[in-house]
Amino acid sequence: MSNLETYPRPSVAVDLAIMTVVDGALKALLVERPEDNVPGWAMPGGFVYLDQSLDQTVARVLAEKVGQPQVRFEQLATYGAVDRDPRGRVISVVYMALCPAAALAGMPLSTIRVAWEGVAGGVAEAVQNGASLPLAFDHAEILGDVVKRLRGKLDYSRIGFAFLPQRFTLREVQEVHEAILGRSLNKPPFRRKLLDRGMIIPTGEFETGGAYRPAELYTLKPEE
Amino acid sequence: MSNLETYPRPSVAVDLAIMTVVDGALKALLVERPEDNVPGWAMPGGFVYLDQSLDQTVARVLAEKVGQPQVRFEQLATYGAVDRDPRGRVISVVYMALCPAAALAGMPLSTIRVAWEGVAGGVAEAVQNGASLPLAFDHAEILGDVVKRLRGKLDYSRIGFAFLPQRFTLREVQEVHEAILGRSLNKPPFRRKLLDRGMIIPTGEFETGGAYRPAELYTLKPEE
DNA sequence: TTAGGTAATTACTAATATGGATATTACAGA
DNA sequence: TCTGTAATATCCATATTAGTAATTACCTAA
Repeated sequence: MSNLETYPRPSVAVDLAIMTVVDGALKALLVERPEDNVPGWAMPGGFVYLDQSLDQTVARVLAEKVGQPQVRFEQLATYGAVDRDPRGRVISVVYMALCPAAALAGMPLSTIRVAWEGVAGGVAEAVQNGASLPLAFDHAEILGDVVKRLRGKLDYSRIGFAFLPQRFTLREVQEVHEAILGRSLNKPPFRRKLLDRGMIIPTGEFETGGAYRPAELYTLKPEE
Repeated sequence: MSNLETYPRPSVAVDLAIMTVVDGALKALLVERPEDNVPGWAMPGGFVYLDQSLDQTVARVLAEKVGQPQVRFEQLATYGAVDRDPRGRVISVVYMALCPAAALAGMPLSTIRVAWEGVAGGVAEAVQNGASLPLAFDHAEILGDVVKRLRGKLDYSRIGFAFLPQRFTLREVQEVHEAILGRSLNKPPFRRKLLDRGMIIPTGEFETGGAYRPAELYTLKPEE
């Protein structure tokens, strides 16, 4: 706890696992790295400045790189292997940012949004148009941890609703859960559990435009 | 992702929430801070060196300050408010180290082991001989988060067994759970759930020295 | 207008898990 | 040998859950 001034310090970065569910699949927003000696696709990130907290850094990165400062986020974990970045010692505090697919639609990104698939073995893999893309740094491992965390928190927290718009149908909730868990669920028990939990309230309105019987729209009950 | 060399960096520290259960109470090992402008009691910690990973730093701090490098630990979260340390910008990666009370018995610490109590309101409070002691930095908030995490993981992970010696009785397991949850549990259902889970195996041996009927000793089944 | 198709919603039943009380067993010490 | 205490086993009522089947509602197209 001494030498606070002269201590040789690692760099500290914030990396964002910006997750969404599109067409029943869990996906991560990745950016292609600039031309340096670390090729591949990576989560967007930025360094922590001396006068900004971690949360402020996350908001800054969201605004700078994604143009979406409003997304809700929560901390996942911190990764600090000595050689995880070949350019120098970087400790990354990783946050998950969860948002509905629509929120990323008009994204002013020059980089490409890349689907992520493949939970098998706990290792993530970036995929674009069916072709496998390499992930930079330890980001494959990190995305594997993201999925583990999402699965673990799915049925006791309101984390799943972060992927949905303000008003949603029960089917949409189930689609999100199935995408995260990677398996199909039975409809009646799922609906019952969801409604019994008391986290959502019916709006009395119904979806429109569908070809068949419209489902009722629900909203998330505000937190106490 | 530029200026890896010249970037003005925060300090990075590892702080340890060394938790144990003694006499049915959850306690944290705290050290009294040296005389500087941050008074109070704090979790032991140390800075992250350029050539050591986070895990290696934890092992180093455990060896240096506690003399117990063998304790199992896991990451809790990272705290990075700008003003959390008045001496300068410090980002703390906090780890939980869970150990049986016996492991801390012969501890070569010049500092004092302090009981921690008071989950009420989610704010921790250091207590010694019934007198309240102030916690330094944001360590009260962090210890509150530790308890939340322990409670959350208690019944789907093997985290509770980290507080017990290799061979233990079912009653000891229940005591640990009650200490962490802060409430008493019914014995028969607790035993059933524990045994049905298949995480522990009976040794066929029994405790000795007790005044009454001896309980069977169990061990934790090794992880697959 | 009306029949057909599909998905939303409800109703029902069997299986399982849970909580809690009660009884039985085993040991130490008087 | 008796007594006290805690470990262990037994039991039952209740709550929860999974799954199947039936019903309802809307859109489409003839």
